[in-house]
Amino acid sequence: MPTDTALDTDTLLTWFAEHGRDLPWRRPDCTPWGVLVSEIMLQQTPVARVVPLWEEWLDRWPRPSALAAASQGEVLRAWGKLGYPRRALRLHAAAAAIARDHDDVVPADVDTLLALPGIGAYTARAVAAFAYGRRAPVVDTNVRRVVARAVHGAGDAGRPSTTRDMADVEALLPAEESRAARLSAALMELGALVCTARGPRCADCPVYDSCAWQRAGRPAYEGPAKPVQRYGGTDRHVRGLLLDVLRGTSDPVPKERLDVVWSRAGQRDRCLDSLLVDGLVEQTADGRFALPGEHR
DNA sequence: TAGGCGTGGAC
DNA sequence: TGTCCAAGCCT
Repeated sequence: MPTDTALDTDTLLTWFAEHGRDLPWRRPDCTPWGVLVSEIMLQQTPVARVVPLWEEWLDRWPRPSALAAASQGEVLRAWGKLGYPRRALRLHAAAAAIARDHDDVVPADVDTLLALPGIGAYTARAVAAFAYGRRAPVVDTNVRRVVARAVHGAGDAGRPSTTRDMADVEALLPAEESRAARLSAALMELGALVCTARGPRCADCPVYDSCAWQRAGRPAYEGPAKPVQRYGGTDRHVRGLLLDVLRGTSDPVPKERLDVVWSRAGQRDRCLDSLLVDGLVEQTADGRFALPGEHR
């Protein structure tokens, strides 16, 4: 007789059909392009902050070629304070590649998606699954946590290993394509709504009865401590302050306008240099600074 | 592969 | 307040 119970994926699918959120990029009329934009925006960013910006972007740039026709500066300004603005530049570049090389149609093939800028192991499979109904292991932080608990009986996921993590999820996926795609969404949704990092709501969990973490008595996480991400006073902080100045003006600004945002000159200059290197800022012929692509 | 890369809300 | 966290990617 079996010593453990396989995760009840049928029940999870039923729960998702009833309790999954009605997010705009999940609606039947959403295009693959809409799904791709949502996935990039959602990287390390909460759903609530993405929704309004996603609506704005899809209205303004309904196809990859439309975004590709915009300047980098326009795109960065439209990205606003969503965070990690290099994502906007990479999405812009991906849109140009899709328009040029793929007839303005977002690819459905994982390897083709992986070749595009800003699209990694997670996003490529998320687009294949959610935009095209493909069977692909979609592994994000939610899924890693759900698998760690419900399958392995651990308190949380350890350090990521793309190969091992995808194999874990692959083993859970049903054979049928669209069903597998829905299970991937359901695993993520369970992690986002129920099997959360802090304060998991096990009493509301659809797979409580087949959860290995429950059977193990809900042991605490025992792996290596996760590194703390500081922000205040870091280069990321200063880069954010510098970019905020440039987003707020239509004309190039002299360096003095940037110098006032941070008192430590060495760090300030290093950050401005790194923004230039990253292509997030450009210098005009007369030495002023601006978002890229608008003042050549 | 470990660390850099924005931002703001929740507790 | 400070800490943790949020659908990762790139080097």
